[in-house]
Amino acid sequence: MTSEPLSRARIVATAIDLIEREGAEGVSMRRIAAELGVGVMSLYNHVPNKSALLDGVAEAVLSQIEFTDDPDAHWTERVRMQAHAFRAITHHYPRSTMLVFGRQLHSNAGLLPVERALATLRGAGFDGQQAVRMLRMFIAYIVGSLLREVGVTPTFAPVHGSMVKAGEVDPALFPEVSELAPLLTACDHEAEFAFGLELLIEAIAVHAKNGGTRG
Amino acid sequence: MTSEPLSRARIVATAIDLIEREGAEGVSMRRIAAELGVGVMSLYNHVPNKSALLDGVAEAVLSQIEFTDDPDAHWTERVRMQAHAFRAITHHYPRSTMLVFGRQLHSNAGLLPVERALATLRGAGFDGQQAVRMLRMFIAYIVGSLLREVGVTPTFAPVHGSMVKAGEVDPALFPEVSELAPLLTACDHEAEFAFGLELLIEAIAVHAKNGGTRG
DNA sequence: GGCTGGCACGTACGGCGTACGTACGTCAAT
DNA sequence: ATTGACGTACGTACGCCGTACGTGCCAGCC
Repeated sequence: MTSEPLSRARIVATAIDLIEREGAEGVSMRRIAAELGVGVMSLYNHVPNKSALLDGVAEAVLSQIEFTDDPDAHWTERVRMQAHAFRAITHHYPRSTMLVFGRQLHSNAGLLPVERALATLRGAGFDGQQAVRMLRMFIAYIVGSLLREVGVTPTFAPVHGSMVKAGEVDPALFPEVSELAPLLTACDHEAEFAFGLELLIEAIAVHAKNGGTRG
Repeated sequence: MTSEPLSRARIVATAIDLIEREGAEGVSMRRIAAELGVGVMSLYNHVPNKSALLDGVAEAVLSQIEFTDDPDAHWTERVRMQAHAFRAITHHYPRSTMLVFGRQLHSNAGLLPVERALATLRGAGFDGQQAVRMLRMFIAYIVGSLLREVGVTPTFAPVHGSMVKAGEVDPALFPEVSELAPLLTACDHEAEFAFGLELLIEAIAVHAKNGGTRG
């Protein structure tokens, strides 16, 4: 039946599929094996343990980021594109992404985005120290944003009411939250992401002019 | 022996203690019960299930943020202080914090920081929509930063080499990463956090002048 | 043909969350 | 004082989990 032979790649792919379909908590070696029509222990011929398998998931997700970098574009535009490319992959694999954020990488899979970003920033005139700082800041913002976007739907719950459900907050204790409840519950993720990104780019563009570039 | 009676608060406190000592993965109902010198099922008289217990942990951690707000200070200074207060708690409970970031709140425990921040921002002259956007951006940056800071030491490993261990990166494939490896591996978290925070504050201060405030 | 090495598989162990039944203390109504 | 209801602590048991270990099969090489 299962013509294709078992392999690490097939196992990882199945794991990703399972995670996206049923959530990170639902993934288990037994479930994956069943999905592949295979005995549980057969997996261990290709993967040392579950943790390594999840590392593989992270690696696979990260390596699928599609950069369409335009070397001729202004560096601000290139930063924008890289940020959105990163965001796109997390929307393609939302639940796997959460997993990626929760564990640190032990492979070089995450290095390509870093390389690209550093090259872009140094091309903008920042020195090494500055570029690294800027990169860290961008990553922090992007990861934080995506954590909110994706975390808001841990079970893909249609109602994302979170805690500030209308009328459930005491206006005496939390006047601002209470008043702004409609704005807090509604969120155009795309717009919010872009807003912060632009602010960040503006902010560092000032620094680029003030001494980052030398020409 | 255990004079004090079992209670939700005691269970949550023990869970936090356990998480900080042995990591989030090491926490289990059985371990908590053993820690308390109590049968496993006794816990269920005070907590409906493990997930709710972890919600309690998140709530407890969040509610321990110490705000020392100064109403007379400039709003930029107040934002700074709130951000650092948030950061402080995550350093006090690093492993529990990771847990907080990984699950969304179902209680009002996280509302006080939000209320404070919104009040500060609106005091700066931003309207509701703007304040909410700014807040979201700050939270994204702060959470992203702290995720990096804390995630770097999941086992409190003394070596935090991560992936860019010196000489382990191919300079031909990743020239920037390779060249900047020393800067990438070393990280003064405090300084990096402050750097990005200042940049963000500067950025929104410009917007405040441009139309946020009306006086 | 026989040997060797890799792969699929079954069994088994210890640990997990928790449903369920039980025993015991306290307190209210009788 | 007796009884009954109730809350709490506890033990047992079930169905999951990750995975150590041993067994059998089959391909490729001598």
